[in-house]
Amino acid sequence: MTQNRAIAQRFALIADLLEIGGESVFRINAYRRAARAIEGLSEDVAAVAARGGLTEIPGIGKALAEKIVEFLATGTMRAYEDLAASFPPGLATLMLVPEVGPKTALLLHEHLGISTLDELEAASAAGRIRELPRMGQRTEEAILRGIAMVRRQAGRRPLGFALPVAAELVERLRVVPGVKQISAAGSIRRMKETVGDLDILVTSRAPARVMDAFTTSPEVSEVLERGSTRSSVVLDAGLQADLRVVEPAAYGAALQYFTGSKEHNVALRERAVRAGLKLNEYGLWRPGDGRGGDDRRVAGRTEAGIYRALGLPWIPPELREDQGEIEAAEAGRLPRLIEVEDIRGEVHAHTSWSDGADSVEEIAAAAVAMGYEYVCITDHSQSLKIARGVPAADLRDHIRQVRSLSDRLGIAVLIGTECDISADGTLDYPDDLLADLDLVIASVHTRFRMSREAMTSRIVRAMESEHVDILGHPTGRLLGARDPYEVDIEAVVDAAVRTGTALEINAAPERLDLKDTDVRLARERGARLAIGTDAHSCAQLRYMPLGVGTARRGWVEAREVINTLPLASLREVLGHRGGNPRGRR
DNA sequence: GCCGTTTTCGGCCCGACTGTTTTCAGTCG
Repeated sequence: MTQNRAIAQRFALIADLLEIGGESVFRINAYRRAARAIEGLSEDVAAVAARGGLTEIPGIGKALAEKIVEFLATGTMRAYEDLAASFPPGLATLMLVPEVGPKTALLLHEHLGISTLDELEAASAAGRIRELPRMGQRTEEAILRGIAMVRRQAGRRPLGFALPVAAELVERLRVVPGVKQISAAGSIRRMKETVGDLDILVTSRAPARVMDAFTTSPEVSEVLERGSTRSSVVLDAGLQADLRVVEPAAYGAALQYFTGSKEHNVALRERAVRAGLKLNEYGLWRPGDGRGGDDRRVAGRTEAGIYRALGLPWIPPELREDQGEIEAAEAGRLPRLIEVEDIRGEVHAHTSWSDGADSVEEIAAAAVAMGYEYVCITDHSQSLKIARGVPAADLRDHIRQVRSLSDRLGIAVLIGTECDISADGTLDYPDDLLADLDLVIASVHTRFRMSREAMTSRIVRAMESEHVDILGHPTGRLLGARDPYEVDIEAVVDAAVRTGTALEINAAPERLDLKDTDVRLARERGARLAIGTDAHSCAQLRYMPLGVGTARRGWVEAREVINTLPLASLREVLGHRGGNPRGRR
């Protein structure tokens, strides 16, 4: 799958360079569309090419298919190399800076020879940008701020960080006089794993008052824009927030529009055009007769009304990526997505027996408060000293303790482990001990820098153990901090299907591992899933919605997740491993 | 560069805001 990314990146870069070169926007968009299509492919592009199926991928025609074949055969792409040679390397990265688009990038390069962020920063600081045509001091200052933001991890923050900030802002604005409806929109509503800025939408008959309240909120550190229907601020938390005010008759249209994704919206507007309609943030319109007759709004008050008027059922925000959801909606084949309420228990929680903060009793009580039917204690295994891994003898004692306590905790408490997978794929406890546990999560916590082949066989070997129920955080990534280890995720998914091992969707905000696209691959292949918070305290049990959101982005239904099962069924699944999970339900 | 219940050629999504401007280009979402 690594070639998929390499090809997608080249197509995206070609698009950037063509744009700087002033090419046709339609040609540029063709490359961007193709880049996304390849990026979102759940299959190895080489395999698709081998069976001659490249042009069946939407957005890939004859010319792009040839470029893909060329790259697969030679490792290079002539069109890309030529283009890259005609511009200095790095010029396209200037476009990462807000305010700098293709025209400005070219302007900077032609007049000042700028092609890197460092050069741009130096020129801005020296006051040389303002001397250029159509540039001024304000733009120069904005560029300097933009460079700082790009350097600050590209400006995107983990969903788990942004969600509470957004919730607080929404609650503050909800009580402002004149606010009728309010909702967060944008990528946060789609539960995307990182969030660039917060989009908040309100309806009001007193927009100016709402704008005043927003731009003077105590958590606002800077006002970037202030218009009558749209304002932008920077929050103390370092996030940008945009507020839009619309009339109630347009609320659904605006919610749809500002929720995105951009790609989903483009596809939807194209669909509207084909139906002789026009879709914008104010509604879905039937154009007038062109002789003074006004456009007539056929939908706009609700999102569902917009979709309905386009001949579609309402599409959940998490699916809106133009990755087949519109086609599925049209065919009546949208998944019945899992909901937070479907989760019947926690399967991954740590206690003070290893590196958790709270006791078994406290975790059990917190699980009761969550409304759960069961909770499984999964502390670290003996060799993970840094996390105070539990020695085998102690774990035997914990098994006895939990089983004697269980009746008095008000909830079924299962005893398991998050067992380290050793470098050779063996497990960190003896088989007889693992056999005694209710549930075994196997995870990689050490030796991340193995070869792809070695890591894959290490993990697959662990999954082949009859004792292993769940593969924990399958790729080991930490958002913005650590890349996933090298592993053949397709081989892992296939092993999960073959062995009946569930793949974890780890809901910890810094992990979200599996990620959404891998989740979708897993469920398409028929792998069983589990959503666990990896809680290290009672409060962290509340991360569950992040995991459910990631599952929803992967098109997952409740029946595909083992901890939506009632306890008796879960025990049955845990007791009988191997074979096709779907065949047994 | 892609694509086809308007089309194998001629289309290809829509609007707000800002800055530097005397009427709009560029950027963004």
